Amino acid sequence: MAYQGDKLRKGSWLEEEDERLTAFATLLGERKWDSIAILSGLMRSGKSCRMRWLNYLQPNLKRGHISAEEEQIVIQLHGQWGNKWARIARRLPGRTDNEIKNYWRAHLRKKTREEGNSQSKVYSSKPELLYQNGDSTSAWKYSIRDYNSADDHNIGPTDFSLEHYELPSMTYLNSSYETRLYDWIPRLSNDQSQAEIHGEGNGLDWCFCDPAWNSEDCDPGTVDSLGSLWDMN
DNA sequence: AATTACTCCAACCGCTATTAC
DNA sequence: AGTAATAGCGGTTGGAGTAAT
Repeated sequence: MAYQGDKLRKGSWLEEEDERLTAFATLLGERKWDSIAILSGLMRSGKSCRMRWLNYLQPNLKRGHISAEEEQIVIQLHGQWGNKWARIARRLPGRTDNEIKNYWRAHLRKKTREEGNSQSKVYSSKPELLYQNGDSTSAWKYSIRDYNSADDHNIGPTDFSLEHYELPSMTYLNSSYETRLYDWIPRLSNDQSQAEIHGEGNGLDWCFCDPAWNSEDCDPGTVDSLGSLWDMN
């Protein structure tokens, strides 16, 4: 392995190291981190380089505080999936799994415990999900009551209410949201047709998905109307 | 002003999954 | 098919900064 006999650096990264890693990652691509570590001359492990890039250096990362909207999403998805930080992070553009994990430990775990000392209490905050209609001009607000099951599909007909809403500015596929999404997923910028609208049944359920996502990541219920989530500023 | 307690977050570690050969 | 290398994930730790005493 690399650096036989040499000592690998650990701990905080210096600005110069960041610059060098950025240059090499940009040049060589975000793969083969051991090679990047060697070629860059950084006395770091490939793993350390990858971690630094993913959590701090890569473009399109949001910096700054988690917004209230993002917090709600984290609470909702954590209740649904548990400590699946990477999976949750995929629903929060610009946020890393590490960031969400830290935020949960620092803020939300305590908060949710205080609120009821159980996950069901989190669910009982009655999450409201928005489902866009087929005509893109309206949606159904899906308010869940007694949401104790981790499985959406177990919610019976009497467990939720549907309210119809007009959507003056919620047309995802023709809005600034689209611009932000394409910023975030460069691949989609090149070929928008690759983006998939996953619909089912009566057309109320939909999901704007990256084709690279697997089926479990495509969950119509967790795409909501919170446009500010896509605000990278 | 000094010390202690606490919070937050970057970074590391160990393990598993995936990919390449 | 088997093995090694690499990538990904989640848990944990250490240290810097801040608040409380």
